[in-house]
Amino acid sequence: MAKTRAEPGGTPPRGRIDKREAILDAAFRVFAEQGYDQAGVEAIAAEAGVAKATIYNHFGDKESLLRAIISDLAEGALAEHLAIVERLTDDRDLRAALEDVGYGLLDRYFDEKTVWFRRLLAAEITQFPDLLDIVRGRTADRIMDALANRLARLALAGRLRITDPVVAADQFWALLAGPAEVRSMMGTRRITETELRTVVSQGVDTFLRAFGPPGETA
Amino acid sequence: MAKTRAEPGGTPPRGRIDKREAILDAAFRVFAEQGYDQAGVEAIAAEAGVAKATIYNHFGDKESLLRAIISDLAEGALAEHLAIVERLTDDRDLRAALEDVGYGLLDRYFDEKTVWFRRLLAAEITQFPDLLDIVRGRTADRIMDALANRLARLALAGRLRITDPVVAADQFWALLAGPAEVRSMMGTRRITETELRTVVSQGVDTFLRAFGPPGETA
DNA sequence: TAGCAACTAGACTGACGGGTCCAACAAGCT
DNA sequence: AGCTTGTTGGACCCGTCAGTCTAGTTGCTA
Repeated sequence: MAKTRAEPGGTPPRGRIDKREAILDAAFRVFAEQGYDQAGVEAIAAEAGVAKATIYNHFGDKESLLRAIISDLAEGALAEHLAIVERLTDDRDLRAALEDVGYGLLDRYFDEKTVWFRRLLAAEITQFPDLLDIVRGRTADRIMDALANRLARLALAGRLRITDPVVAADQFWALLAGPAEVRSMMGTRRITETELRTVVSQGVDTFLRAFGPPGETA
Repeated sequence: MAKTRAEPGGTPPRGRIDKREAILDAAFRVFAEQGYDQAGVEAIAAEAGVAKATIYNHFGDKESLLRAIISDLAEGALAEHLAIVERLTDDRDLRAALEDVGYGLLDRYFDEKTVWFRRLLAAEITQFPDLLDIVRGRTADRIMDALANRLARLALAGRLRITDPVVAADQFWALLAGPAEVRSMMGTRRITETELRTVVSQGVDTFLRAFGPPGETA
């Protein structure tokens, strides 16, 4: 928690700390590629270049380590996704803005680390139901909420014909993530940038056909 | 493999067979609720009312048992989903037909067994990548393909304004499954029938706004 | 009646892995 | 110098579990 103090001069007093970060990093990598149950704590220690006891010093047990990772990653992912949604302003070309935000979101969502994160979470949610609480309010909910806000603004400005912005946000996201998900073969296949652009373009097309201004129904 | 022969008369010679079915059933239940790694073979045997050795007689090892289950369920799910898609004919009211098929698909897709199946698959796909091969061509692909065929027929009949039926099928499904998925909290929450109906109704609305006949753009 | 094939209960082995403990070490603080 | 805190390597304990084996049982077939 306490970063062992601020920085005094050039190098922070991290003569030996940062073990915690190293462990979190390594543990995520090992969990992701082997699964929580299969991954041995010794393997994680090796990957992190750390003694096994150090892991237990920091996290108590394997389960808490998992929780720490999930919590950590959820935080980071949320921030990134929110920043992208912010780009949906009404001073831009509508289609371009939607495609920009759509592509940004999808790109993060199908980035390798995020995919591993989702898989890990899905896999262990049965065994550790409280992981949902850790994540809840920090991911999809919040992002969809922010997106709904933006869409509502656009509707008010007369640029979209939306009745319920929450539904529109859900559907906008579904039109992008759904087809992309199919192409990713349950996250086992890496999606190319070209595919992503196609999906986004087609999704925004459909979204605008349904909710776009009267003139733009192509 | 050999069903101990065909049926001679009324009851097949299943005086004591059906162990295999019982094992598959029980194993799925145990795997689903505990996860593959956590689930012990002894627990499965108990649940199935069978001796541990019998399991090894039938399936050789735990891994093969998992594969058999996945294969088995994929087969069943495919048949059910396909039957539902068949109901999308052009001699019915368009919106009603779309809602009927949409609801049917969603209902199966979020039925408890199917949810467990997806979770189990997602969880173990890393450890056993060949599970994908077992399932591939038996699920989403085939169903989306059948759906695309139906949509193409409707387009030809002048009832939908679709250019690419494959894209339309993907997006139709995405408009339903996406919002439903959000509401299911990663499959941990059971979706009510009312919610499902709402999602379907809203999804079909949007789909028709984008692809419906000119007059019907509500 | 005998024979066969699947089934059963339970003991057993061998490996693996979470978690603990300990003696030694490295660094910062006073 | 000493104290403290975090770290290290490795031995160690112990529970769990996949998979094997055996001796005996059931029920069907001939």
